[in-house]
Amino acid sequence: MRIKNGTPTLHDVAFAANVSTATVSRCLNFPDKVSAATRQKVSAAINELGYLPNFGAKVMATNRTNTIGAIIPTMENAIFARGLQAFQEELLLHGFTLLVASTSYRPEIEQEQIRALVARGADALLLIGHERDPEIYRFLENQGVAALTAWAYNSQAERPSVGFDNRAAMREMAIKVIEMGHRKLALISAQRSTNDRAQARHFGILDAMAENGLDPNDLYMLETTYGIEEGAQAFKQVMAANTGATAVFCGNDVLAVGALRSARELNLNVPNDVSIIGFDDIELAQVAYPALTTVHVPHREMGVFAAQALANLIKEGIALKSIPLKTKLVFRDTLAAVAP
Amino acid sequence: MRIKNGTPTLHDVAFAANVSTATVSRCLNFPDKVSAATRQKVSAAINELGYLPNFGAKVMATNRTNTIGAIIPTMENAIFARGLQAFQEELLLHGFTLLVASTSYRPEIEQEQIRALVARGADALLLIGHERDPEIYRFLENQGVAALTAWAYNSQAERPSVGFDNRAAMREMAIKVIEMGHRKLALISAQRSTNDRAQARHFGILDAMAENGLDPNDLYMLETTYGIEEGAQAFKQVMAANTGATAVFCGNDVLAVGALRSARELNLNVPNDVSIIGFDDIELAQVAYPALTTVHVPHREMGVFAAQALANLIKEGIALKSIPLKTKLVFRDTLAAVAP
DNA sequence: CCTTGTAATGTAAGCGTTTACATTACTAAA
DNA sequence: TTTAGTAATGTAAACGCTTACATTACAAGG
Repeated sequence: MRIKNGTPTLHDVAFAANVSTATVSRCLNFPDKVSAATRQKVSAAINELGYLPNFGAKVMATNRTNTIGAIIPTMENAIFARGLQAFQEELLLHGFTLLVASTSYRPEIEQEQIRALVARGADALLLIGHERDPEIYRFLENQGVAALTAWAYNSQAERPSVGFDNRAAMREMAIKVIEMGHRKLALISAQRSTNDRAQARHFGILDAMAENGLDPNDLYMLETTYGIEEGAQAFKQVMAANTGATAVFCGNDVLAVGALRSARELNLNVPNDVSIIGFDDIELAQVAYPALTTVHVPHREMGVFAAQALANLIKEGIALKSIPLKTKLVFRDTLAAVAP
Repeated sequence: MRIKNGTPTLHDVAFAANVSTATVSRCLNFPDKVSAATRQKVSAAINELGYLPNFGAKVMATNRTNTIGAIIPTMENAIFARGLQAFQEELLLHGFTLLVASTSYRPEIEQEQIRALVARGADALLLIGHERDPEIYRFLENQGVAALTAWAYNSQAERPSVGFDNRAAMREMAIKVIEMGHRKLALISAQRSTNDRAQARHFGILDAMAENGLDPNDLYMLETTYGIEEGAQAFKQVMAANTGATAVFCGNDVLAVGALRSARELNLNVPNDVSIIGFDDIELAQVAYPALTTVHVPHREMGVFAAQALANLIKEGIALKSIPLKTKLVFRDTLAAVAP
């Protein structure tokens, strides 16, 4: 047995076990195509040498990395962290590893990252939201890399997605709010230009207003970036605008929690003076005081389904198809009927 | 120009640009080693063909994936999500991509994941906490994969880490608490057996007690798993034990927020009836009501430094060295002096 | 015009797997 | 004992890059 300096290769194992490289490879990949005796010899050799298949060579030969990429706005947002965690766990069950990139909600960066992950050999991609340059979809198609969209679902979308209908969910909540007597509504929205979920939620409120005899133009809307502080600022602006709003919708729970803080600072009683409504139902929502009324989104489920769909596509060739998920209104303590 | 069916290769580009493959490769990797004219021809060919370097081939030839793996307990814990986000952003700046795996705080799973990420070609690894089977360190050494530890730092540790001294930080907080007149202390700790950070925090309190004339054996300690609900349950147990504790330390903010909720349910006034102290200073801490007194940990900084250290190691060969970070006590509204 | 040194480019040998195809070893039926 | 068929194994050709080394082109100095 000769002395080698580098890490052992398939060759070394084959030599040590006195079989061919093909047999070793089969031992590793199709154990039942090999006799018990050789399997035994080979695994002994593998253990003795501490052999680990070379990743690059394997990728080159199979043209597969068993790696799936996810590109999300940011992990600091609990809704993505939670979904991604579930996604990763499920991926693991199917033998895939997760490659992560983030965009800070910037479309140009997303493009870059899509290219980067494809260049890194991602077998498929998980993307957030539908809206993006068609060119990038063409690119993905050319490269033969499948992409699944999550955190959004709409029946018209031509591309497969696993998610929920942001518009319908917000509409449902808004209807409840209007039913409770609120006539003057406000919305603190996330940036809509780069975020189709934010757009959809906005439209959801507009839908509800129109359907219930309110003029959609009366919605006082204000856009801001993601953050508690930002929500707090925005809420102060809303109040300063003196629109008489009795219910303030927030594009997400984080903004809502900021609004809640501002309300306290302004000595406004929530929900008696003003109702505040969130979206997402992250941990923050139940911890906030008063506990936040919001729309529950099944983030973990979304991650799990997305992982399954992608794994099935890659391993079994089962085509992706859209999976609509249900949201649920959760009424806690920040929404009350308007005083008669 | 012949017709090809598959994706274009370096060869095709070379052929189209009428140069050798070596030149194309140089164009891509060392543009300044090539004349402007050829660079120009080559990039024209690349664009026309829509060429993208083959990942596997590149890995095989260079023995590098430009990928760094991180193995954390879970992204659902905001402290890891935030640090990981920063880690990823900084990695991107240095041209690396992030591979993520999680362990749910289970050491066996961590071992598996370490092997999995190495098998996936991670150039280096980010790990949480020091404590693990020495065998796995030997494995990493054999494979030539560097590992950096984060979220923990202690001067005795023989392996490089970027993080803070959990023990010293908790000790500092406990000293303050004792100075405020608290004599009966309790701790709701995370599972210590698999978590050296939890152990260290526990010891920190013990240190402070011993130094201030309290008997460390008097600390009423209780272990639980991660979660708001778990913290809530534990707090009830602490109160039911009737130890007369006036200050309840919690291993992390999430547990503390649960404790806070229980206190409210038990009609206990925080901080007048009982003080509650968290650790980490995640978003939850400021949103909780009353706002949580806690130990601020520079999670993002940790991620950034870790990424820099690893990038420097891989690209420049600069050896890893430990980077101790500072924590800061943040006094909000859940800690008060004990009534005389 | 020749020489020499440097810059630009080309040639071809790996890198370590997988896998189609070829070969050999067995088993069971004739 | 032969034969056909199947199971187990072997041979060697990709896979698409990088890079050491060889070659050529060109500029400047003599």
